[in-house]
Amino acid sequence: MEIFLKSVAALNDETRVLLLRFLDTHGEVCVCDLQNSLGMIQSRLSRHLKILKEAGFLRVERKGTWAYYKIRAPLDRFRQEALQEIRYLDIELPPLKKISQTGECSLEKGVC
Amino acid sequence: MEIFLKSVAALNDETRVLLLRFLDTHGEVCVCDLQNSLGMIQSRLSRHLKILKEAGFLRVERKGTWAYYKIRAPLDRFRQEALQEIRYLDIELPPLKKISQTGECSLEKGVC
DNA sequence: TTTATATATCAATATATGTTGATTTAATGA
DNA sequence: TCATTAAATCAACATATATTGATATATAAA
Repeated sequence: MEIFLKSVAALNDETRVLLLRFLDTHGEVCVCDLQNSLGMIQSRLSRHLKILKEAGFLRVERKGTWAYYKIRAPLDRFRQEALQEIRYLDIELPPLKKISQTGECSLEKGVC
Repeated sequence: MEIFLKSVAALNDETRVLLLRFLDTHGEVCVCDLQNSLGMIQSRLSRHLKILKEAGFLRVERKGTWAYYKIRAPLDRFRQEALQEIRYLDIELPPLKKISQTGECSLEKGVC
């Protein structure tokens, strides 16, 4: 019951559904790129990413100071079905704006 | 997004998961029998049954003063998968205590 | 070691949701 | 019509969850 409810609770938020869809579309993305692409503040993203990770939907890989999140593979049947459902949703998906690893701009400077 | 979140929100509660499992196991059950079987007060059941119904999981059929609830059929793919997941859960399921239609006892008298 | 940057966590607040008891609505039968 | 019973809804309260800004942690570079 606990694990099932944890998965369901993780899905029960518009922000997290958007995050799943975004990561499903763009693959591995770091938090700062999510900030830049989705226009959300860092603490908000960090919270939701943690919830999705602990519910078994996401994986993190650290590269230096960056934390790259992606959809966990393989997903179990129910989570896979949920993800499929999310693929069908009519969501206005913002484009990915990569600022990491380019060195051309930064969050601090606000340039990109 | 709205419809998906409504389904997910409906699943995001231990009481409602138990109700789905109970109705999946016992078929059509009226509110008073749910009260008696699950030891829940009527307003609580009514609230959760309404949420499950409006999320597309349940159907009601009225017979006189009784309201019989059952799992809606057919369910769409995602809801079907959710139900299947709920079937796997290790839940202590109380037995069905039918007081409706027998006339032998009533909620008021508290006998059964 | 100091500084800068990315991310995680915390504290305060606002909003949403669940529970309960009381009231209302609806159907049945005397 | 009046009384009875089942179910739905409402009001008050408690609990959970989301958002934000501030702070802490960690890595990398000067």
